[in-house]
Amino acid sequence: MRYVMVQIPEQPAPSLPAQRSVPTSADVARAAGVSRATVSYVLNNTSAVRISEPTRRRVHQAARDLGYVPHAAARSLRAGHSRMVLMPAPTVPVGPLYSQFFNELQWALSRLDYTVVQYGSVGLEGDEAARAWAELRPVAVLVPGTGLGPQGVAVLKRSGARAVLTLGPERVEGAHALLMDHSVVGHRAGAHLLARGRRRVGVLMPDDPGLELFSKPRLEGVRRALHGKDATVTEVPLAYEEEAAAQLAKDWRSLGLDAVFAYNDEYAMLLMRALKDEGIRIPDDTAVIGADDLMLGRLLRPRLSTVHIELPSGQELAELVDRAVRTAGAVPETHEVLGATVVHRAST
Amino acid sequence: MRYVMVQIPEQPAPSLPAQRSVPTSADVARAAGVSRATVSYVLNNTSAVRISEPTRRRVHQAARDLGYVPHAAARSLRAGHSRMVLMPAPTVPVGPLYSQFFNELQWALSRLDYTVVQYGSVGLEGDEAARAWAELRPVAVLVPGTGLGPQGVAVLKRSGARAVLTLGPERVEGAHALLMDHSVVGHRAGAHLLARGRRRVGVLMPDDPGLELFSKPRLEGVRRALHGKDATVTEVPLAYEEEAAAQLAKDWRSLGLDAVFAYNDEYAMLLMRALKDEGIRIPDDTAVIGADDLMLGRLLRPRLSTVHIELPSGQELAELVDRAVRTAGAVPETHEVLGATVVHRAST
DNA sequence: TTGAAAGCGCTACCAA
DNA sequence: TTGGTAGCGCTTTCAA
Repeated sequence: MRYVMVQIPEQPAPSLPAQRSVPTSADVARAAGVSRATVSYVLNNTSAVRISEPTRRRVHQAARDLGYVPHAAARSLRAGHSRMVLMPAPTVPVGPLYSQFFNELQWALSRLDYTVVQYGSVGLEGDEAARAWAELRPVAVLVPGTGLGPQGVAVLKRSGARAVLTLGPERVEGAHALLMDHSVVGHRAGAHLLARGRRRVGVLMPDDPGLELFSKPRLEGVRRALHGKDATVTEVPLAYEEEAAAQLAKDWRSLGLDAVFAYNDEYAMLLMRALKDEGIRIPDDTAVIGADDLMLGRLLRPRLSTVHIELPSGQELAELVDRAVRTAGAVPETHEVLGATVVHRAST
Repeated sequence: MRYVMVQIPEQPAPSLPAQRSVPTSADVARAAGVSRATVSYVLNNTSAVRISEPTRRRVHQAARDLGYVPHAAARSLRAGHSRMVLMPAPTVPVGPLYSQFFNELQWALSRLDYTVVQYGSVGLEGDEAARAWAELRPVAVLVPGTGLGPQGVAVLKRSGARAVLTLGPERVEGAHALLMDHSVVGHRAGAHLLARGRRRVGVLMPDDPGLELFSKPRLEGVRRALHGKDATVTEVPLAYEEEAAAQLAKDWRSLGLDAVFAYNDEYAMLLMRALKDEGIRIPDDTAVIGADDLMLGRLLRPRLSTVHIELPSGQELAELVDRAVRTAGAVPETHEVLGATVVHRAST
């Protein structure tokens, strides 16, 4: 209870022409001396109707004078549909790779005449969130991560969404799936370490619970790569802090590892620094491989081997969304959209 | 003219219970055997009206059975206002600091019962963009960066936005300003280098034109700090690439600099690596200071001095937005929201 | 070439 | 306690 609600009487701005209320198409019609229908025809360039040039001019002039801006909600209410693609904001901290990908996607979708809206649904759980999204009546919903179940998909579809796509680790009944199987990242790393002759492999597990979405599958991938190969996989938890890394490095030799997959390049850097300070040689004593192929990996010494991750281009994804919208009702497709390749440098 | 619009006949999904069309409150009313008004009362818990418990139950049951989700656009059309806070997506690549800040803000605003929508307005210019935002009739608009002019502010206000806030380097007429003056970052860095006895200061200027928004003010801040101090400031352009840095390092001695403000920690890392490879000692030959206070700065050797940047908490900012909304019409406020302090480590 | 009017889904006023 | 209904701003027949 921090504020008291006070009704402020509308001050007519002395400089602006009396902005009593928001101008509507009716106001424009009145000002131009025509009907609302005509206003609509003119402003939307309706090709089915021919409006005389003088009238057009009067309407445009009036609209400009009044500062008229159409009301999107009213329009789509009337139309019965919108061109909004809703994308719930991811709840996990997300790196530069994803940000760039998202930006690209936005570009590509607006080129296809969609409006991209990122909706902050923090604090909503599962189907609750789906309901909130459905209230906006988007034509398509693109959901990153987990958190949308079959129920949620059904809610969205029943509320008119023509396409629901998930961007995550697994398929969801009824939705198109852009499968991002992070286990392949771990698998590539594991296979690489194996090929380099390593047998006792550690896997760094970030403490941040939000990252489990990625770290667990990556771990699983490493396990899969080493399964039946006379090699061991050891989970090594690590918080993203200097002291935690230093402590880990102190205990490092006792772990008896000859290689480590460091979750990503940033964790790799953290670990490498700590290991070096402890006098552990890389890659002789312990090989280190990261993931994400960030610039910083090239700047480390030894240069960091890493797993390069390839996401789909925004362009491709936008086309996929568009196709899904236009063929609504078709059987949901599944696409494997995460590519991973090892970039071998000096640390392994 | 890329696609032909084709009307796809609605395929009745064989598995789902005949989802002919999206259920409305009228459908719920019919199913429950009550009026639309009653449905509205029940589902909104309208306190001014008392509805009998059996009726409530019937309405809720019907709503659930039909999978009814209210139509946000219709609701706010009727209400004459929304609780949407619109935030255009920043067009420049943005670091982890900002992402976290944005997330926090989202949280805080939804706690105040606002709906935060990030709108991808890529490809729209100035007032054009403002018009697009205005179509959504947000109650508040929070615009990062430049790109909104007084005209745009006027458009937004005239279309009903009760608060327009900018988050950038300068005030805009009519809008509340959350001033992020990046020149203080440069100023702190410059003053620090000066205090450490450096006089020939280079300033790294990223090649990315999207970053000019930050790099120019930072440069200007350094200049201001060194003005009249018998010191020189040299602009040093650098692309974020290894080879560019290597080339720069080769020419480094000829620049005759004894210190450099590296724009941010990442550029600092890039440069430090190149300088070290060239045998230039840090800080003896050249002192290096970054900005952003990222973890990686602590991991470099020598540890990187940096300018820690303090952004307002999402909580504070959310309260500011809320206050602005509720006192719409009041004279716009200006807040200086960017704090900067030097973190002195070993590289200077 | 233009206008009148219906109606998209919803809520709130006024009656019953 | 419940229902009828007007009307938010817009587009789109159908008439004139």
